Amino acid sequence: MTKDTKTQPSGHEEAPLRFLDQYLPYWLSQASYWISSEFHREVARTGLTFAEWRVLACLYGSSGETISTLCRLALIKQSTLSKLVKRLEVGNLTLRQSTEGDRRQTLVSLTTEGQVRIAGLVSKAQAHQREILRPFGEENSRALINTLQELVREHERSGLFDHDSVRPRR
Amino acid sequence: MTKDTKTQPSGHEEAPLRFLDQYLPYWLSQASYWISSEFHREVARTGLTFAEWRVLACLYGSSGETISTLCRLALIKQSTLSKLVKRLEVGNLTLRQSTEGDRRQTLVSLTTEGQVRIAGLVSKAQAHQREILRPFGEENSRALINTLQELVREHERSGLFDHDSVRPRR
DNA sequence: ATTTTTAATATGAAAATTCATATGAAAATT
DNA sequence: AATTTTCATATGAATTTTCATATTAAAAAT
Repeated sequence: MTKDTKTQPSGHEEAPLRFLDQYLPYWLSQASYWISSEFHREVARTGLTFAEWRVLACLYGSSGETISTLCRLALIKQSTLSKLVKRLEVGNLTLRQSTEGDRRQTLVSLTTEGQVRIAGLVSKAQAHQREILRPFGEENSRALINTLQELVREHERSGLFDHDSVRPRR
Repeated sequence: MTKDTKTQPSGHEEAPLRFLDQYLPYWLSQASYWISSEFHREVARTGLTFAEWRVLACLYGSSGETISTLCRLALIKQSTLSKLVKRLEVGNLTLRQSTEGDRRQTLVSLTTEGQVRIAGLVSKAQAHQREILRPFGEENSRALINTLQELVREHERSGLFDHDSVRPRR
């Protein structure tokens, strides 16, 4: 933060070059955070929380998703999501049905009101993305998204979703 | 424009190309999430939470950071961070002093125990990153990090940190 | 066909986060 | 030099998230 725009360790400078400055996960979360933050304001204007927006966005254009699929898409833990969906349902934005095939599953989908409510935001989200990517040009933008997709494909599998196997402290 | 790289459909056929599939913030959060998830397990093994790891990593190699700087670095809200730091302090991992210059500020730094505790994880984090980036090669890896840094530089400013100006619902 | 194991979701109690605001200190204004 | 405004951090109450586990159903094993 204190140093100029240089990114290359270029040799033996004085600049302490923190561990973080070259740490990919750090920059991924920073980029993710700041980009989302901007849109966060747009979302808040509609009276939705950001997590709610995410879930609704995942349902947009879908005829219904199970709770566990939504967990992966929206990166929300199952127990959290169950409660969030309940709130959405109370607000009449989503609908809950069980599937025919597997009656353990819950299929969540948008109500008409939910669709209306979210459609405008989706357009704004797309416009926002065009705005963000404009300085990078078509080519680089595609490259960025592709790289991210590759990263995810590579690692999605290895990281089991809920960190259930991980023992927390105490 | 060939999309041989097309992503996993969520379960349905005819791949209707969901909004999400081309949405940069979605892929940023997915990439950030899965990459971090892997390391999450490593962190949990040491008895630290992920947020604690982040804060400690930010302090690593630093002689002390203010609460508000840590907020930006670790992407944690101020009130949350104040409490988290208190917990770290109780666990004797960090130290709290006030600065000479500005007595409003709190300078947080690692205790010796904290340094020891975090040093191993930092090495592992770096190894993990090399692992992640290996398939992409030097060139692409640098490009990715550079792009992310540019994104952040571009947007960090516009998104005020705490979403204080944003009115939540109800 | 039972029994056992695994899977999907829900839920209560505990923990962490968030909002709103308080406190104390520096900066700016008068 | 008071006074007002802004800034950095802390904190209580309310909300949300998490962990642990319950519940119900499918799948696998016996």
